[in-house]
Amino acid sequence: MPDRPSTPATRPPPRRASLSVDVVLLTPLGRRLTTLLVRTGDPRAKERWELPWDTMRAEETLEDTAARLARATLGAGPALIGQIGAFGNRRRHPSGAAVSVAFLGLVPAGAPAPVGGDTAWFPADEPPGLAPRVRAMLDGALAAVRTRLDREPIAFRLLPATFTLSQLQEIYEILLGRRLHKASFRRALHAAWLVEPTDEWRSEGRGRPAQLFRYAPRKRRGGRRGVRFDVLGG
Amino acid sequence: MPDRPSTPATRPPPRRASLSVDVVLLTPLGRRLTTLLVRTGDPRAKERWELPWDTMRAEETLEDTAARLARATLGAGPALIGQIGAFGNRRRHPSGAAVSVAFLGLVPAGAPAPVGGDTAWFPADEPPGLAPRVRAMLDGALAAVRTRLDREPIAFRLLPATFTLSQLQEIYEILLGRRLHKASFRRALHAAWLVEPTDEWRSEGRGRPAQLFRYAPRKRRGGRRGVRFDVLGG
DNA sequence: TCAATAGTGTCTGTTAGACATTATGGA
DNA sequence: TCCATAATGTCTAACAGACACTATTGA
Repeated sequence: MPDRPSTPATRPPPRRASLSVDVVLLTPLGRRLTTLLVRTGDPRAKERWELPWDTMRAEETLEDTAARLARATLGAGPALIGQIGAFGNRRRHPSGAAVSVAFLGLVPAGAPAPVGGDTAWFPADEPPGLAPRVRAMLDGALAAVRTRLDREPIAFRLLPATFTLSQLQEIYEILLGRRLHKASFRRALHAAWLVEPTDEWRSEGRGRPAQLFRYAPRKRRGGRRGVRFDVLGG
Repeated sequence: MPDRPSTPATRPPPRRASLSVDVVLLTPLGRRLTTLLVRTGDPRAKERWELPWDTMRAEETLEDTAARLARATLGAGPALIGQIGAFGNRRRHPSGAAVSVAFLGLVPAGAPAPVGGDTAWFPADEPPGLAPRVRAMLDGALAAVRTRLDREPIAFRLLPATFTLSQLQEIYEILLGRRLHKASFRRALHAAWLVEPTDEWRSEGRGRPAQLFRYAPRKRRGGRRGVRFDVLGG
């Protein structure tokens, strides 16, 4: 599928725009979440990075623009999870846009690294120099991932098609930022009918090989329980 | 504080704009959530309604614009809860804007009704004729309220400063769309240390008078429990 | 007095968290 | 063999949901 000649990685110096669309692409690497950043085209700023962004084209929706951006950046389109929000504070954006709309995309671990000279994955919680609004969009994406984690099956979008339960638990631990109890994790997973075992096993290093599972949601769990005033005091 | 002469209720016919800011104001009325709508200025459309909206002014942030809109619409500023998101699909908006950013504001029950001839509260789940994008923003606001209900103390923003526990439970039931168990609700509320009793009592109709409480969060609940894969299969 | 609503005590099934144990491979 | 990891069984404290009961007012 032919795309425009100028990819985000080699975009020309900043132009004026009233509204930009930015995508935050996340993938796990080791025990960290990493995000894809592009070196700023502006030669005046040294070692300045930004999110892949573009402006809307005629007849395009916001989602169209974000999907096109993700495709142009990573080749095959990653799973676009949704919109983070609009960022229109006084913090600057490389495009000069008054307002930027950020989207979140999740890339499975082990996907082909698209790293050219101007594109690289950085730890999402310790990004390099970013314009203030870009930093706000990245932080918003991380918050959105954690918020939606217990409501949508987004952890599975960060894993390959088959995975071990330890891998799945590690993803949850990365996203939640805390360790989970193995037995409880597997018990809750079993009760939710979200995965099914394959007949493959994988041996990594020393210990006993782990069975591979695939994401296969069967049904939603029975009745809701009552109101939990969990973090409500925040 | 002087405001612009043309309030949203009497705004001139639609002008072209590239980006609009809309506010969804919600308040409980009876056992329903209601939203504030403004009659469309466009004389061609008969009985067409829209959300209060405006465009950003120079040096204004998105939040500034939303707060100004809420103030101009309701007098004293209601509690603006946050942004719903950007809506830039092909669905039309009264402003003709390519993209609209929606904000959510919660108005305590019993607040002065600002109803002029061109402004009225409508049941949020059965609005009158709305442009498609406006309908999408309203639906997004309702979804956001339910999503954030167990994470943020938004139920209290729909109540006056003092309230009975039955009122509070009714708000939760309206927002969740289901009935709650009285004893469990109060037990969870007590454990969360979110309200404190006043020494006032209120008698409404027949039964025993109810004690009035006020919102007074003390601390957050102790340890989190593990992962709950609640609605995760969705 | 009855009806209606507020508020509380207690029982039970479920579950999160902890601990222990077995299983299975590599060094 | 020892060690590391996978996977599972069991116990306990906490909690949601249900029921029953008392308390207090107006009709």
